[in-house]
Formats: sequence, C-alpha cells, structure tokens
Amino acid sequence: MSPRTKDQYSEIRRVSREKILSAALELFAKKGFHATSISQIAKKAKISKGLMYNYFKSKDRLLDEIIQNGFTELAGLSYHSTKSASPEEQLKNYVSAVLDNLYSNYVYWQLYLALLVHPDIQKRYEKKMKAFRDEFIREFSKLFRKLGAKNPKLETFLLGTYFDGLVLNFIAAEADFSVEEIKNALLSKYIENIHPKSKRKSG
Amino acid sequence: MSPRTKDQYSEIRRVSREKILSAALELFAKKGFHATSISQIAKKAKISKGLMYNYFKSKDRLLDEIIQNGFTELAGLSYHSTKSASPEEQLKNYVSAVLDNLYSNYVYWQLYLALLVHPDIQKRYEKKMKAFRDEFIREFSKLFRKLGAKNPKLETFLLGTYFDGLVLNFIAAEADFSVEEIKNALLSKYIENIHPKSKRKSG
DNA sequence: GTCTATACCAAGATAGAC
DNA sequence: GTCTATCTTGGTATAGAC
Repeated sequence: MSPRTKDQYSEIRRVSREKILSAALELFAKKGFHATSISQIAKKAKISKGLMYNYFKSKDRLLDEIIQNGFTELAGLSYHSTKSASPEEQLKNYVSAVLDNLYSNYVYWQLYLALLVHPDIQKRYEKKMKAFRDEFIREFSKLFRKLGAKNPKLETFLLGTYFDGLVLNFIAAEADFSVEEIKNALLSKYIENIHPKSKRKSG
Repeated sequence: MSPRTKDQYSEIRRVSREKILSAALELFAKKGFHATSISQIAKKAKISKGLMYNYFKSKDRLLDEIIQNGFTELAGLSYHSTKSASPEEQLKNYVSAVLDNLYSNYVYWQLYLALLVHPDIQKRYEKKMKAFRDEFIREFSKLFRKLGAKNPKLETFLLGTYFDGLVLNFIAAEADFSVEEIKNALLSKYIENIHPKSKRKSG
C-alpha cells in the first residue's frame, strides 16, 4: 500500500468541499438559510455532520463562501459584449445574456433573491450587492442613453425591476411562457418604445 | 370591585391577539419565519412567551393566520374600478391601485415575497396564492385585450412581473425613484406601446 | 480525511401558580 | 388573562477514535 500523495489528498479535499458547497447551496436557496440544518446538508452531501466543520468553521462561514461564489458566478455575466454593435444589438445581447444566465445560474439567483428579501441577511452582503447592482446600472444607463431614453437611470431601474420580477416568477410560478417569448416581448417593448424611429427591418 | 363583563374580556383578548399578530407579522416579514423566535415575538409584543400559546396553537398556526389576514387585506385591492372608464383610464386606475396598495400594505407584500421565494413554504399556501394570481391575470388580460394587445396574457405576465420586481426593489433597495415617477414610466410604456394609435392628449 | 459520540444551548411548547 | 418555571427536542459545534 503506497500512501497517498499530497496531490491526491488535495483532490480528495477539493471534492468533499465541493459536495458540501453544492448541497448547501441548493438547500439554502430552496428552503432558506435558517430553515436548513447541518444535518440536512450532511445528508444531501452524503457526509457526516462532523465533516462539514472540518471544511467550514461554521454554518455562517459556509454561507459566506457560497455567496462569494455566487457573486463570482453572476459577475461572469459582465457586460462586455461586442462594443462595435449598434445600441439595439447591444441591448438585445445584454438582455439575452441576463436571461440565459438566469437559467444557467438559477440556484444562485434564487439565493440572491432570498438575501434581498430579508433585510437582516441582506445587510451582511450589502457592499457586494451594491457593487453588483451599481455595475448593472452603470452599463445599462450608458446603453439607454445611446438609445435616446429621456431618463436612462429610470429605464435601467425598470429593466432591473423586470429582471428581479422574472427571477421571482421562474422560482415561484410554473413559467407560463418560454424564455424566447419573454425575451422578445421585453425587447420589442423597450426598443420600440425608447427609440420609436428605428423600426426593425421587417421580413 | 365589579368583575369584568364578557365584553370586556372579549376586548382584552382581541387586543392581546392583535399585539401578537402585529409583532409576528413584522418580524416574519423582516427576518423570515424560521429566523424569528417566539421569544422575539413575545418581546416585541410585550407579552410573555407563554401567552402566545394561549392564543395560537403553534408558531405555524400563527403564521397561517397572518397569511390569511394578508390575503384578505391584499384582496381588498379588487379590480372593480369605474367600469365605465376607458380601458386606458382603467389600466391607470389599476396600476395606481396596485402601487398604492403596495405602499400601504408594505409588510404583507414583504411577507408574500418571502413566501414566494422559498418553495417549501410556498407550497403550504399554494392554493390561495394561485387564486390571488389568477384573479390578477383574469382582470388584466381582459383589460389588455380591450387595449388591443397581441398577447394579453403575455402582457399581463410582464406587468405582474413588473409588480413583483417593484415589491422587491421597495424592500431591498433605497428606492431611487418616487412612486409617481415609476407609475408614469410604467403606464406610458404600456399604454403607448400597446395602443400606439391613441396618443394621449398633449397640453 | 472521515466518522461517531457528545457537549451545550436555544428553540418550541406545556403546566400550573397567580 | 397572564406570567414563570420547566420539559423536550433539535440545532450548532467540538473531541477524539479510526
């Protein structure tokens, strides 16, 4: 029996951490932080309660790390689409990106929502959330300005509100409409309304 | 010392119940159901822990009653505005009503949101929530149809999504815009977009 | 690196005095 | 009708064996 190498141990640790993080993320998002117990996490991750504390100092620290991962993941959105494209195209791309991200990172968005809803928890991550929102506002305001909106910040606010509401609907209701339908409805509304001169080429 | 009459007792009971309900509502909405303890409720209501159980069988039953009250309150919205008015006027009235209600019943909306976010809790009140949403959809679909929308249900979905998002923003962020601004932005977007022929009288 | 056993505490809930 | 004291459970977290 050769003993395990450093790399092997490191890999084992990585996997275990990952199992815990993934189980916790899902439960926190679905049931909420307080409603989720370490036992439930351990069960879902198929490890013992004790092991969790080997990897995370406390339930709170576990949440911290998950949130941190979430922000990293969600920031991956980053609004650096093809800058050369027309504003309309850019808006399209952005909205598409957000909606698609909303699907692929569903669980993180659900968690993000839960944080928003409860002021107490929200306060703990206030700074990061603000940074996240601020970038959103900055980027979309620029865009709406280019599109000739009267009040770009207000438009951005409304769009952001739309997104928030969409997350809620994806989570809460049995989604009566497809992403494509919503995407189109949203875009046509915004683009035509803000920039009525530039009718999209028909055909 | 004359003993208290039946009515006096009944009134005392009413007041105590009310104190508990009000304290619990606020805490459930703000911190979430699971994050709120009976002790905290008792403290806020300025009663003893034990008394709570005199009025409610359990923490769960307490929540049940609060939710019930919430639906009653929110249903007070009811979309029976002046039927004689034009569809545009009606939409205006409805949107106004919802936004105003959103302010006056802030706490209930916050709670409603918290319920939506967590599928587990949501399931417990699924039926009532569905009834509530269904009425919303029915009424606004009618309206959007009158306004000549291509897909009234989709429009209703989008509007509902807006409202959901607005609730979130009122709760989560430090509201960058006034209700009036939002109301107008929303309405102008919807009305002009859906019914482009009928330009509002300028002047 | 992982588990079981256990300490410790706070939560929900009940009993009985006033 | 209200309170204090108490029971019981389940939670977070730690210790120590494997």
